[in-house]
Amino acid sequence: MNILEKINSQITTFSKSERKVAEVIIANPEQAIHSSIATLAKVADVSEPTVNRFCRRLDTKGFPDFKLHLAQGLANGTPYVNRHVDENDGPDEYCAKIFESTMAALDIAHRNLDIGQINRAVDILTQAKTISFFGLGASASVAQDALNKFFRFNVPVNCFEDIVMQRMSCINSTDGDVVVIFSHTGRTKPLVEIAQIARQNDATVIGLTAKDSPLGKECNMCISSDVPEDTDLYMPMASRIAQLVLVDILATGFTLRRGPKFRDNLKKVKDSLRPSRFEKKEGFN
Amino acid sequence: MNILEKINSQITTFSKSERKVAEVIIANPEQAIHSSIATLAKVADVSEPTVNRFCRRLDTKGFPDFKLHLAQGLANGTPYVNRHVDENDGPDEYCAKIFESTMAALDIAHRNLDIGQINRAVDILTQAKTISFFGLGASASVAQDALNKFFRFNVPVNCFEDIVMQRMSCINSTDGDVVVIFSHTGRTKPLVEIAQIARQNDATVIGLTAKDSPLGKECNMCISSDVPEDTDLYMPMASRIAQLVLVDILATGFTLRRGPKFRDNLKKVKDSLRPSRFEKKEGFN
DNA sequence: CTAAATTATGTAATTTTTTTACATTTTTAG
DNA sequence: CTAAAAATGTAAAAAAATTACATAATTTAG
Repeated sequence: MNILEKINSQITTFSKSERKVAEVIIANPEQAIHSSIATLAKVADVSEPTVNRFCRRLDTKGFPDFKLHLAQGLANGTPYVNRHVDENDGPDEYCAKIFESTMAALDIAHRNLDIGQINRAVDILTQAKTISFFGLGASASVAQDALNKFFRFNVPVNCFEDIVMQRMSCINSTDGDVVVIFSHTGRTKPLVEIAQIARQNDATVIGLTAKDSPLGKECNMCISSDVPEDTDLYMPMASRIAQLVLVDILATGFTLRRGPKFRDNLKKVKDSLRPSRFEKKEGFN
Repeated sequence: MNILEKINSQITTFSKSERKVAEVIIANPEQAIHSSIATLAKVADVSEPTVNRFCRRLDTKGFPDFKLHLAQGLANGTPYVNRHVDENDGPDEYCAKIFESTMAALDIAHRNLDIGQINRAVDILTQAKTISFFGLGASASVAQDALNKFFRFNVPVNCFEDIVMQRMSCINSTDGDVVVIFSHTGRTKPLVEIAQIARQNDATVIGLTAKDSPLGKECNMCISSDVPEDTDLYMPMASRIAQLVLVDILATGFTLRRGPKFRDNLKKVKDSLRPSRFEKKEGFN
C-alpha cells in the first residue's frame, strides 16, 4: 500500500503530536520529502524525535527511509489517472489524457477481472462445436476482432454485424454451440433477445458485459471489465479497449490449453500471408 | 526523464570513478537507495566525495536528494513491462502479462507519438469532403471502429472490408476526399496499391502505419505507433490496441476543433439509441 | 617528449542531520 | 486524587553528508 494511504488509514490511531506531523505531510508531501527532520518538526510544531517516532510507527527504519517510501508513493500514486479532456486542451494534452485514461482503465479492468470466469470461459470455448461472436455498434468491431483471432484456431466461427443474421444464427444454434456476446452496458435490447434465443436452443452464451445487466442475467456466464466509461464525448472509448484485451486473453488461454503442437498451426496461418506482403529487407530483426 | 535512464544515457560522459558508481547503482538500484554514501562508496571502490560529485552531476542537490530521485524512478520505472506469455503460465499469470504488456505498449506508443502529425491529421480530417477507412485482417476491425466514431460527426464516411470495394472506392475518389489506411506492418500489397490509386485521384491519404514501410511511403502523411508487436502467438495484439487509441485521439481532436456546439450533436446521436435499450434503474449515477 | 595546466580523485576536517538516552509533562485508570 | 503509563521534549551522541584542500592522473601546448 502507498504510504500516504497508510498514513490516512492509520491517522486515528496516532497521538496528538503525531497527527500534527501526519497533517503537515499530507498537506504537502512534495515539500516533506525535501525537508530535513528539523524543518518538518518546526512546521508541524513538534519535536524532532516525535517526527522520528512517527516514521517508525509506519514501519520505516527512520526519517530518511520514510522519505524514500514517500517519494515512491508520490511517483506511484499518480501514474495513470482518468483525466478528462477539456475543451481548451491542446494536442499534447488531449493525447496524454487519452493515453493515460486508457491505461488507467486497463489497470482497473485487470484488478476487477475474475480469473475464475476467464478459466471457465476458456473451458467452454475449447469444447465448443462452433463459436459465434456478436455485438452491435462499437462492440461489432470487437466481435469482428474476436473472429479474426479465433478463426485461426481451426474451429468453425461466425460473426455477423447484422442483427437479423445474428438472430437467425441463434435460432439455428444447438447444444455444443457457443455464442459470445459483446456489450458494454448490457442494455441493448436486440442482444438480450438473441441471448435468450440462443439459450432456448441449448447453446452456451458467454457475455462480455456488465454482470448485473439484463444481458448479463441471460447469459450462462459473464466476464465483466467494470471499466467506468468516459461519457464526456459520448463515444465508447476505454470500454471497448478493455473488451479487446479480454479477447486477447481468451485467445491466449485457448492456445495454451491446446498445447504446443497446436501453436505450429498458428504459425502456418501467419506464414500463409507472406505472398501478399512486401518482404522486409534482410538483416537482423 | 527517469534518473536511471539518465545515468545510462550519460554514462559515456562520466569519468572512470564516476562510472564505477554508475555501474554499482545500475546493477542494484534497490540496494543503492538503502545504502549510505559510505557503503556505496566502498562497494564502488571510490571515495565518498566522488559519489557526492556523481550525484551533483545528475542535477540533484546531493546524495540524499539523489536517492529520492532514484526511489521515484524505481517506483514508476518498472510498472508495465513487456513480459511474454510462457506455456506454463496459469490464468493469473497470462492475464497479468497480457494486461501489462498492453499497457507497456500504449506507454511506448505515447512516447513515440508525433503530436505534430496528429494535429495535421486532424486538420485534414476536419476539412475532408468524405472520409474512408480501410484495413485488412485485424486492421479491418480498427477501420470499422473508426467508422463507428466518425459517422457521428455528420461527415460522409465509408468503410469496406472487401479489398475490391476498397479499390473501387479509391478509384472514384477525388480532391478533398480523405482515405485513412490502417496497417501495422505497412507491407500488405493490396493496401499499398489502393493508397497509390487514391493519390493518383488526388485524394489525401493518411496512413496509420510504420513510417518507413512501403505503405508509409505512399501516404501523404503517416502516424506511426512504433509498438513492437509481440509475435509469440502470431496474432496482432498490442499493435491494434495502439491504433484504436490513435483513432480515439483523432476523433477527440476532431470534436475539439469543431467547438462546443458541435458536441451537442454527439449527445443527440447517443440519445437516439435510448429506445433500443433497457433503461437503467433510477437513482444516483 | 616534456612541462604546465587542467582535471580527477582522495583524505581529513567540518557541518548537517538523525538518532538515542533520559527527563519532563500529560493522560488514564483505579 | 494519586500512581502508573503514555506521550513529548531536551540535550547529547552518533551517523551521515559535505566541504576544503592536497595529491595524483591526465591532457595539452610547445
